[in-house]
Amino acid sequence: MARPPSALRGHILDSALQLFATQGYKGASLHDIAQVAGCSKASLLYHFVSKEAILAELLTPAGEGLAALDARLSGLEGEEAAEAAVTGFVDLAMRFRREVKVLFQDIPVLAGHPALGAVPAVVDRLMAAMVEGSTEPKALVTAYMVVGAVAVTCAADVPVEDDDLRAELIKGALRTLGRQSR
Amino acid sequence: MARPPSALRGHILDSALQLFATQGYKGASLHDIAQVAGCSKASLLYHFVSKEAILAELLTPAGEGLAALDARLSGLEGEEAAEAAVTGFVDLAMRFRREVKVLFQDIPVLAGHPALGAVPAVVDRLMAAMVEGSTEPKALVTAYMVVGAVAVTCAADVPVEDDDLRAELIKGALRTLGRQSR
DNA sequence: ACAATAGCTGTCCGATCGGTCAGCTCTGAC
DNA sequence: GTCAGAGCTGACCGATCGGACAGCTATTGT
Repeated sequence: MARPPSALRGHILDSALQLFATQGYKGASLHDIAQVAGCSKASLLYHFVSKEAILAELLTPAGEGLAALDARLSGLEGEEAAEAAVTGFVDLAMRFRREVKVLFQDIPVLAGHPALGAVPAVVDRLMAAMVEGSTEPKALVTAYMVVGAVAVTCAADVPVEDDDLRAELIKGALRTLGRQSR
Repeated sequence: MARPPSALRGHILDSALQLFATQGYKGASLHDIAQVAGCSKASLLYHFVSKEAILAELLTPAGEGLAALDARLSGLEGEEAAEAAVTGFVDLAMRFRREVKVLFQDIPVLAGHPALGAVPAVVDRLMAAMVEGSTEPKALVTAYMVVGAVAVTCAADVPVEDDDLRAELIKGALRTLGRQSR
């Protein structure tokens, strides 16, 4: 039969993401991943140098998306920055729902990854953009709330259509920040 | 020297909670816990029948607190129920911040526990109380947001005094739900 | 003085973990 | 036809996991 460059590699990533999201990084063994992917454990380590490498490659797109959002925000100020931060973060979390689920499950494992090392700083700047305008120090709490609300709701299996979920998240987030949505 | 009924047992629980919150349940080995507690691994299994038993005992108070909140809410309706749900949940999350952190790290491990089996149903009723009054189906999303916002913010290390954090959480949560705090 | 017992530990165990390696199979180039 | 190499695997490895168990120590009741 024909031999494509390797369809298995993609299946491995899919299987790993699914298992990491449901069982956590430590909870999903290479054996489990191989079983779901329909190949041998040794095959995983042929395509990836280690288990951590699978995780890193899995989370890289989300990390890049976050970095891109950060860059996009750097040119904005005030009301405009806050709104862009909210909508941008909601869109990002919607796009990477399963990745967000993984992030929650094994935070310490992810802290040291080169692909994700910048995440905390970027999230800090995201929150700063959200509270842009309000000078009171306690506004930081509402920014935490928005990040948590969006992340958890996206990671959860809310019985709502994606478009409705997105709209509701943005509306709710802006309301949390004390801003009325346009 | 004097022999109190067992001060070590408490130290073990403290150490385990600390490690579970930072490393996750699977990430914290019995060896690690024993090291932090300053005793042998075998000693852990003298005081507790298994590693899972430590986790169960650790999370039981939080589970009971949630059940108590559920009972307290059952007699309320409308605006009163919504406000009580928000303040009650915020207080609960503030009281059990480290436990919430653990919850996020290894959700699948906790799902089957007898001490916590009722948690999903209780949280569902909590969210129902929060959206009490608003009939639109999408209000469920905002309830998810509030739960996520409060949980994540409590679990995080926000540089804000506890009293201020509590007040800000309640205010933000009510604003998220579209209600103005009194 | 002497059992009895609670508290605690060193040591061992089978299972499972992530990872290595020699080698098999099949394809495409020549 | 044959050779090189990509894709994949079974078998194996040391480390570590949660847990079992016999036994040590020191207090307590009598």
